[in-house]
Amino acid sequence: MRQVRPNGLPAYKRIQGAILKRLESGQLKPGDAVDSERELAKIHRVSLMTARHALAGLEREGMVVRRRGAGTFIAPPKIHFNKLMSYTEQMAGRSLAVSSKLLSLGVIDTEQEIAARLALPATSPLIKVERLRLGANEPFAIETCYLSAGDFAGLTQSPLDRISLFSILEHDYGLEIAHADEEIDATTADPHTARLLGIAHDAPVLRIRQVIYSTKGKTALYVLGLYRSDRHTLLIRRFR
Amino acid sequence: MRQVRPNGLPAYKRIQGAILKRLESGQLKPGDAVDSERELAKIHRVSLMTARHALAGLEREGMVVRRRGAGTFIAPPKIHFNKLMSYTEQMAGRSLAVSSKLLSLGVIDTEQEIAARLALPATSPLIKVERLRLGANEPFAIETCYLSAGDFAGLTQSPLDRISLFSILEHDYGLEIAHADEEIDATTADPHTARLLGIAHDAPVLRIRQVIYSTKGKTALYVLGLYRSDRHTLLIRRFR
DNA sequence: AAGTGGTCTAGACCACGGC
DNA sequence: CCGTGGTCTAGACCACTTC
Repeated sequence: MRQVRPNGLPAYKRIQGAILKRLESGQLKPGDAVDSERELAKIHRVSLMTARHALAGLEREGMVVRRRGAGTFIAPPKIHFNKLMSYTEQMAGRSLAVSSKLLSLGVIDTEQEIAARLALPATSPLIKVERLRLGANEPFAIETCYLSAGDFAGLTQSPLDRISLFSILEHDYGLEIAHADEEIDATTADPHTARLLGIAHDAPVLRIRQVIYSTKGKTALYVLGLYRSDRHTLLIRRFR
Repeated sequence: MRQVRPNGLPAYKRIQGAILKRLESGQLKPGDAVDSERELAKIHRVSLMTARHALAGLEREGMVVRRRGAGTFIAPPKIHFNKLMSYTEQMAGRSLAVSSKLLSLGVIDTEQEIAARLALPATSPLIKVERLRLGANEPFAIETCYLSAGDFAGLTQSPLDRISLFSILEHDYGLEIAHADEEIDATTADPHTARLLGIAHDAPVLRIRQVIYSTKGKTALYVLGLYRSDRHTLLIRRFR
């Protein structure tokens, strides 16, 4: 028999989409049973293997749980551990009154070490964005981002004081972020940092250096973050 | 046709095992091509779908990379990000001369906060193990573990100064570790800590609080770690 | 006993990669 | 062009859970 693809999508993805849609619409809640393989096969007029493939994919993504002899069920709501989120996204999830203040924005070409971390030639021009992060009107972090000035030309004209840097990169520059490698340690606040964060000179701060990679495997961003450790802890889940 | 399972193993697992064996024996190296689906199907006398299933499983585990039109290849050696490892395991992977010194070992029942983190009644007796970690004969961390004295009776008699705590828990108590939730921040060394680590009073240290869960979902261990930040950085990979 | 997921067959066509 | 992985069919038997 010929394969027919009305939407241009493989059948198993159509089936996954149909289930996800029912989940998003609230028609399906965690714990609810999903149609069985055989039911899905009938409904979508595919073979059992194809229906299986659809459910197996959803299980791999953690959307459903399959129990032999019992059925397939919507998985409990995901806890997003170790997810890379922009500051704006993180705060949106906590309903905290937050804001961000642009400290500086410019192009530099003297930061050899940072160019190296971005896998760029030593004297490449870099855009440097320095921002103060505030929660409940109290500063709690300084984040300094470095990007290739060549790859993100025009970024210095963007309204970074109003719009999330991540969303500008994603929407205006088509950047797709894949993952970040982070190096975490503790240090003491230098006078400049201490003044901006409103903490004592030599107070401990959490330092996070991120190298952010695009889905194409390219280094896209280097971010240095300094966090008041009295207001900020990092939560991580690690697996055996 | 009847399914025949000489080893009691599903065919796709037998195929995976055969490939992994060739990998471990050094016969296959990263970048090498693996037998194609069709070859595997012939060799193991299974259908194409079954051979596919075997390769798909290996790909999901990150052992191989599949490239349409090209073939299936052994994946580059894994970098273990965000893996939960005992101190002993970590150091073994770096070939560093390391050791560990038992500072104290005893049973306490007054740590309400820690009992709470382990999801135990407030006055439960807890085993407390305090150890100094050294690398190249220089101290770099203090780790304090707390366990339920009831669940791990007899542990205080174990040779913790010689044998890894993790391996004792796994082998003698049948503990299977699943994951850990960690809370990371920066703080300053108190006098006791500073003296043991050989750093200045008020020097910044990285503080990691771990709650370790068993595969049965039980909280098994609470670990407080204080790390010299001049000798130790934490590496994390986070995903979008 | 009925229904579920887990494994498997023996084919098929398609889209893509490298030669 | 040929070989590769990607998708798919229309069945089948097994092991397990639920009732």
